[in-house]
Amino acid sequence: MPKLAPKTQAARRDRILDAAENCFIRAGFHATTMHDICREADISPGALYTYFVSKDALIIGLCEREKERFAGDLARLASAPDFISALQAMAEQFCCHEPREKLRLHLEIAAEASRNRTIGDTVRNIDKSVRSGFVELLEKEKASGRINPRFPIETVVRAMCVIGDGLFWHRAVEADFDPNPIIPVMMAMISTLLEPASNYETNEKEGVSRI
Amino acid sequence: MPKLAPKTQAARRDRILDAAENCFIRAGFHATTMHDICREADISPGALYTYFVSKDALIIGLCEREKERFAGDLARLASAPDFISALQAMAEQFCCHEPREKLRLHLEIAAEASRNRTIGDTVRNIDKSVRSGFVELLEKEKASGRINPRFPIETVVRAMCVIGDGLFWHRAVEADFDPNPIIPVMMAMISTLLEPASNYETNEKEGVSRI
Amino acid sequence: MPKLAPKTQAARRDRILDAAENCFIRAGFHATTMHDICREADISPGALYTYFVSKDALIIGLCEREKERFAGDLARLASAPDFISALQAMAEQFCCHEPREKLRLHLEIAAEASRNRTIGDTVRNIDKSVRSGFVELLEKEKASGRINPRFPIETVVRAMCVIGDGLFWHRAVEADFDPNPIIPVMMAMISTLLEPASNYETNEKEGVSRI
Amino acid sequence: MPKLAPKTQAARRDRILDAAENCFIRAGFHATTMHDICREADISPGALYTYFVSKDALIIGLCEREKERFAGDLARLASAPDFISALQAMAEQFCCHEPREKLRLHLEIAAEASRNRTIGDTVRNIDKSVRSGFVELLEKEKASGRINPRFPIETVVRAMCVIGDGLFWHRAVEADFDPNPIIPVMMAMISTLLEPASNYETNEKEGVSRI
DNA sequence: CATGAATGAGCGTTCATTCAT
DNA sequence: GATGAATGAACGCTCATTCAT
Repeated sequence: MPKLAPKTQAARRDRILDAAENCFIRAGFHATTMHDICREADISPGALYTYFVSKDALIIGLCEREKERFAGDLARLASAPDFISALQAMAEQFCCHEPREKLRLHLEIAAEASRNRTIGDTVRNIDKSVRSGFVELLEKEKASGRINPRFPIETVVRAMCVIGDGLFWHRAVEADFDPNPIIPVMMAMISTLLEPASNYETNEKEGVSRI
Repeated sequence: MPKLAPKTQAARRDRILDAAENCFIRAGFHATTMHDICREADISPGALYTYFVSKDALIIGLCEREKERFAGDLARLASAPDFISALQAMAEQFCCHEPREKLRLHLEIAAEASRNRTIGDTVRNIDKSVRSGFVELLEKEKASGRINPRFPIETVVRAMCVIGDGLFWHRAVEADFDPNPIIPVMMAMISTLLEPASNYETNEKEGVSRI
Repeated sequence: MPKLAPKTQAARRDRILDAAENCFIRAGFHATTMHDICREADISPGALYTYFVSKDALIIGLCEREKERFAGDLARLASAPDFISALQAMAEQFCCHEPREKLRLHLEIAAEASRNRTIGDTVRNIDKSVRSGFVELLEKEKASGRINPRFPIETVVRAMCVIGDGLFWHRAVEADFDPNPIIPVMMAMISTLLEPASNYETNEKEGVSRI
Repeated sequence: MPKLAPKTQAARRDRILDAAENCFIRAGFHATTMHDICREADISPGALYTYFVSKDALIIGLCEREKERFAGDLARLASAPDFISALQAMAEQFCCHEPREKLRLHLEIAAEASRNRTIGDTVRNIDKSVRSGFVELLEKEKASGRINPRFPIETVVRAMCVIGDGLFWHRAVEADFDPNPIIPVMMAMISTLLEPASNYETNEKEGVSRI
């Protein structure tokens, strides 16, 4: 049999990843079986195993796909006219509008990453690249004088990620946790770190403290 | 064998909990079997099941033991002469000195709590009581004029917990993540929210507490 | 400790038997645990085992108690003025009014008796004594000319028991099986075998065929 | 391993059913383990579970196979020239020549059916279809004037089944119970109910069919 | 390349019974 | 005599993975 067209292969791979994501989101990583995924992807176990060598490989695939998608978000953030507003919009998107089911999976993957070497490496790698993206961005903002961070940018970015993941955690664990009242607090804290120049005065008067 | 002295019984329960904690920390909740725990605690499966009705019950037991231990920490915090320093010390204790293995378990339990009804209820209940403790504390500080929070105390406390859990997350996932550089950032942010009176002026000059 | 008064002992034994019967009737022999019985009898496992050496011994005890109770029924039947009517009344009592739950246990014990040597011996022994009782009775009836069986009495009695157990079986398996329409058929058949003299003519004209 | 030919699959299923039957007959339903059956069928537990979802499903499969086999017997009975003789032959076959081991299983299944919803439904369904077969048969016999039942046919059929199951019971419980002396009694009773026309007169003289 | 039946170690849990106290 | 904590073999069943077809 001739090799499948790369396009077909990629499509199939993606279909499996979709199926896995649906199942993991629905029932959790440990509770979904490979057969669940096969059923959802309408594929046989044997076929699945030619695309992903193990259950862990599915998580890794999922993570990497997410990473690519996030790169787009970051690019959009980079080209936004008002950085702080765009950041806030993005934060709200990620921390408030992301469905809880996805966050549960996020938390589950983090737990898995903290134990499993391979998954851990992937996740850490992605986290690192996300932070690099932010650092690069903030560095540019700083160079252009739009922000004036009072801590090393790496540290600030790390703090932002910590807050984001903490929010994920709380949303995942508490079904009825409403992040909205906290977002302004978080933004206030981040603004403190960033000291955005252009918005500084407006925020001082009406912006941040009004939030 | 007549009824065991409550003390003996509690000791046995504690030994099982220790064994479970060791196993969970070592291998994770899903990867450790009940037999592993039996071996570690040097008891038979039947004996284990007279103390804990299920594997889930072990996590719940672990959580509740942790809760009791935390109550002590909170009491100590309440009676500290310098609240902010004590808070910082406590934050450092929890976020920096807590062994990573324990944090991994913490993360894993959160992941489990986000899916499993019973564990979830326990964890949420504990989280709530932790927050209540903090709220009570901050309320007293506010009444005595030692802090002047610019957001509702409930929200501030939630933000503190979010930051704490976010730190747990990062420490759990990254073996070589050093939280030390972040702690001052976090404290700065929290100070911003709390506006501690005694530190206000000094911080004001150094700009830490300004937005 | 002095030996328990025989009365107390017998009472305790009976209480255990009651508990076992309740449990077995409620949930079946295989589904009830020794602890269920202990709970129902409000006794410890250790104590239970001084009265009955095993779970099987409980069934045996139950059977023997039932046997004694049945002896009474048989005595009443023996002294009834109209034998056939009394027989019918007894049949109705056993086959129609006995609660289905008890019949299920009866069936279950028979199944157990067909495999388990000890239980089997007990059950067969009881069955035999029941049949002996009937045979004796019919023999007397025959001697006094009140019945005129056309088959050996042993065989007739056996047929009666077969029919009775068959009725138990159907009642046990089908919750809504109504034995009432069948009872007359059964009585008609048994009358055929017994040819009761005194009732013969009346039955011929209006009795049995009218049923 | 692509889809197994339906024939192969059916054969495998049958082999498992054979194995289960052997084990159940040998040791009883509750005493045989799934591993026993796997060993007897020479397959792995996993393979067994692709054919039968549970231990209960094995009994149900056994029952349904028996039902199909019985359908054949009934067809043969329907086409017999002399109905009553054929019925007697069939009764003898079932009540006398069926090996006791099978009857024990029959009794055990009935006991199980009286407690277990799913098995109960299956057994009741089968019983019903068996009775329907007989009713249909007797209705035809009656229409052709070969029998003249004095009770509703449904009731007569039920009585026949009761007697049959009662006989199963006694054979199962008593290893040395000889059903042969009873068969004529049973046939006499059934003849009484059916009043077969052709045999009527001869029997009338011998008194067999009279009440 | 795809299929899906098969594997089999091992899971969480049970429960009749024992025996130190 | 009574207690009830403890035993531990064994249960029904699962599921990530393989490989003959």
